[in-house]
Amino acid sequence: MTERNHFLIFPRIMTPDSLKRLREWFRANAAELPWRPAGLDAPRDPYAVWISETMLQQTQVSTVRDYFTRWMKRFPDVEALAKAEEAEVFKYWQGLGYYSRARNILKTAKIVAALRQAQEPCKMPETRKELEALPGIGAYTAGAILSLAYHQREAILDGNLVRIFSRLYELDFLPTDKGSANKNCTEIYWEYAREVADSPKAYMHNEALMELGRTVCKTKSPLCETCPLRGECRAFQECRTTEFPPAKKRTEKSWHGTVLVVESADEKILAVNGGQKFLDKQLALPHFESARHATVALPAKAEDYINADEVKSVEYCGTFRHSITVHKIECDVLHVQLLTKAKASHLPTENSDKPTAFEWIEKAKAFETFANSFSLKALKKVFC
DNA sequence: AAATCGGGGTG
DNA sequence: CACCCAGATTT
Repeated sequence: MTERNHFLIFPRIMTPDSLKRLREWFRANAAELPWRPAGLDAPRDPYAVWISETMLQQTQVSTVRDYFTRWMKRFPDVEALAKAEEAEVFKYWQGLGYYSRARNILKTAKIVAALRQAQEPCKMPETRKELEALPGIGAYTAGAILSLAYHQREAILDGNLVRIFSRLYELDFLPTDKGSANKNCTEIYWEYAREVADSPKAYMHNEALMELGRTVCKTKSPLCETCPLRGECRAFQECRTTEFPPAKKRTEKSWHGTVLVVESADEKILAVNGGQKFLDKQLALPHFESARHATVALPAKAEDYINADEVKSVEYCGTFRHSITVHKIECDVLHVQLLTKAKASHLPTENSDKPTAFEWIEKAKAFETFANSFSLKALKKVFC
């Protein structure tokens, strides 16, 4: 048995013929999207490709649409973005989630801007190696920039292509599964992706497959009767589309905690950046794990954030639910009012094992300062 | 290889 | 409420 046997058993499906039908389907059905303004054959702006593809990670097209348009208006190119403050970048990202993506985008913009030659505009790198070395750019995004913007014969592999390949070839495993025989599961999928990209029309094949996966080869109730590839799709022919790709198992975790809305005598709110269970590395309200219904007294853990002898009052303001990936969070909200004005002495000294920054925010500006809905929900419990 | 990271939309 | 969605990074 060789590592090639997979391809010997399964004959080639993405033939020049089927790829041609894919392209014709795409020309006839391509949606109008803000990141494909100049026709399907025009090379894209690499910066726009980078931003849109990053926004589209784990976020649906319909949601990204408006975010992308707003973003490009404020940060039209790498240079404009590189000069921005992280807080403002977060505001333009607010609601998309996965804030590390926004942080990495800014990091990469600064790196690319620093590479700029004198008098020349900033330009995204043009090789896979250079792109993948940048923060937030992995194999998928690098392939998207290289093919869609530079029209190189580079492959991409995202959830849409995985679903299509799994059904076309009845692949009963996911790229993330453990390797079998001599072949890594990821590599099998990438080989199919490279086959499709081995063409001067790679840019269109890649985008057409993503569009096909989004609008036709959907996870639930795929529209096989309109699919240009139904003639060679094994899962369709055997009426087994619902079996592919195999479902991935995920473990859910429930977590109960307390979030503090600490208000100083001069009406400022304590915010923390770093060292927390959730929303690490971004400005959020202080929170910690606690038992249910344990909010009658101020938990000892809260002394990490405030000095107990400066507390004027502690009020329980309710409980809210919030989901962060697999975590189902239930969080009690405490409104802690202090006798003293905001000052550095309120900050902890020896409790933090991770780098932690603290900030006092004007109460009136609190709602526009936090970029995550976890903190916003807690504020709402107290002030709304 | 597995865990982690958010929020909005949909049925 | 459960599930889905154009992945990357860390452990």
